Order: sequence, then structure tokens, then C-alpha cells
Amino acid sequence: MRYWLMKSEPSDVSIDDLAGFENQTVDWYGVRNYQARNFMRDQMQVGDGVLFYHSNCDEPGIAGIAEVATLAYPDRLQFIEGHKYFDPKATPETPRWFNVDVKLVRKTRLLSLKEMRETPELENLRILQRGNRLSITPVDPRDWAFILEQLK
DNA sequence: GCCAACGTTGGC
DNA sequence: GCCAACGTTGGC
Repeated sequence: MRYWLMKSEPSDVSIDDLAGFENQTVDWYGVRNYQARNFMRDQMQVGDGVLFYHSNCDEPGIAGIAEVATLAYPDRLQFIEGHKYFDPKATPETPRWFNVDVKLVRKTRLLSLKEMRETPELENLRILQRGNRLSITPVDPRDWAFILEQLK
């Protein structure tokens, strides 16, 4: 059992969008970074905890709790010619990009990036490190427990 | 394998 | 819209 922070732009998929989806689940499409892909493909297990983070928006921060709902499988968008996420080097036989499904557990209050930065207990959180851009990062179990406490 | 040029991310 | 930080590409 591991814990993750996963960024989503709310203009693409927000926590409220997720709540409205069938089974409150979304396929985590569009990851085109090898490190983030490897986390999904090689490490994620069904039931892993997810902090659902709103990025590139007015109020960046953690907006809800979710969980990994499937093992990783090929991202279907890599095969769709003309699509933003099309990858000409990927084939169904040798897919390059993978995604898991993510299911909502519950929407929470917004734990803003600002508040996280002001919380000394969270200083080691990957998302707060300088220059961090990875859209998927592991979360230490103690950080997970601390954050869940803040979101009660 | 090096590294300059370019593209992307994402907070501000 | 700016731009720092980082990742990728491709010539050599």
C-alpha cells in the first residue's frame, strides 16, 4: 500500500468533475513523462491512496481523497492519430504510455498550496520542493496521515 | 555521450 | 503573461 499525489488541472478534470463521472472514476490519461508513467506502471496497486491536487488554477491545492482503482494499462489516447496525446512511436503491440483508473473517495476542503507551504510538518513533501513539476509523486505515509488529519 | 535549443509545467 | 526549472530532442 502506497500513497500518491496526483495533479490535475481543474479546467480538464476537477474534483467535482470526478464526482460526477460514472463510478466516480476517471482514467488518468495524458501522462507523457517517463517518471510519472513508471510510478503508475511499476508501483501503483489497487487501493493505493491518492491526494487529488488541483494545479495550474486560481487556487492550487489538495481538493480531495481518491484511490487507485485499477492496475496500469495502455493509455488509449496514444493511438488516436491527430489527438493531442497521440504518440507516433507507440503501437498497440508496444505501447509507450500507461494509466491507472482513479476513483473518488471523498471531496475535502481545499488544502491550499499556500497553507501547505506554511505548515512546517509538510516541509518534505515532494510537491513543495523547489522546481518540482512531476504530475505524480509518492507521498510518505506519515505525510499522508498528517494531511488526512488536516482534511477531517 | 554531450549539450544547445527547444518545449512544457505551473506558480505567481 | 512571465519566467524559473526541468525534460526531451537531435546534431555531432
